[in-house]
Amino acid sequence: MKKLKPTESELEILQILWKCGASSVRFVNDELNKNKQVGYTTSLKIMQIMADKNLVSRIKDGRTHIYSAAIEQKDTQNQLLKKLVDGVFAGSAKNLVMQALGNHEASKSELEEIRKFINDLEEEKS
Amino acid sequence: MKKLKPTESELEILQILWKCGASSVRFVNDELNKNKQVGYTTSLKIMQIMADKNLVSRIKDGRTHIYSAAIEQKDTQNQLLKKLVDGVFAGSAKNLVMQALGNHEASKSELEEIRKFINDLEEEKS
DNA sequence: AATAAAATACGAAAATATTCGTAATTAAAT
DNA sequence: ATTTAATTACGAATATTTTCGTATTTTATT
Repeated sequence: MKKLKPTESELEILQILWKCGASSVRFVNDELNKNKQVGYTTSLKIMQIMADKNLVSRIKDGRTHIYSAAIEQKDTQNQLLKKLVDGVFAGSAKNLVMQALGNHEASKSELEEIRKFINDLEEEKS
Repeated sequence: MKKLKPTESELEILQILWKCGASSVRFVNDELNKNKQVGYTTSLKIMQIMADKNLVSRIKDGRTHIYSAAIEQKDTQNQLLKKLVDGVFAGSAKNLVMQALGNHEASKSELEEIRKFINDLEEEKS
């Protein structure tokens, strides 16, 4: 009954459930197919496996199962973030942050937000 | 001759090569065994596969092969960072950065560094 | 030169992840 | 009620990754 770490495909499905909320296999499969081609039964199977692993829960609505994410997006983000920081950035969150920002992936207003956030953090620490 | 994305185990080995420089299988295997138990031929095999994939290069020194990382740490960091941002943070580097700072609690001096870095970036963009 | 030690090569088993065909079930439409 | 359509269940094929045993090769030791 332990919650295992999601695989790549499972993560794609979790993304959809986090973004769109509880969904049917049909809906999830349609969403997936916006990006890549994947068969209905393939999505179904993965979601069934996820239910076994307790990554999702499901309820019946008529003949259809409605799936919900059973792990928190923030928790998963943290888990993967930590893995990346430790495994690839030598344990330094600063390295990761500066690399991420250096890649011009943030707009001016986003940078502003982050700057404020950091100012607040520094405030806390003084 | 294309350079493929490293697997989990391959990444562990790259980490060692990036940190310690060109190394023998023996050395890499010893390093790996500081964290987990793994057989010599297992490490050898993975490094041979990595050579096939051109993730590493190697030269002969006597009977021993000396392996070097053939992909840049920064490039790999960026690749994985991008994957994480897109796959788990809905494409928002800002989300990732704020989450990373919120949890991994950078030190005050690190925060200061990052704040300055951001100020510079904002400067650039104005 | 014979033996021992250390390294690589090879292949295959085991574990994990992905994909999908087909059958069975359920609900809706006629 | 029968047929049709949609869904789930099941099992297997495929692919990928990890692991390691055994054989071969190479170097060092005696």
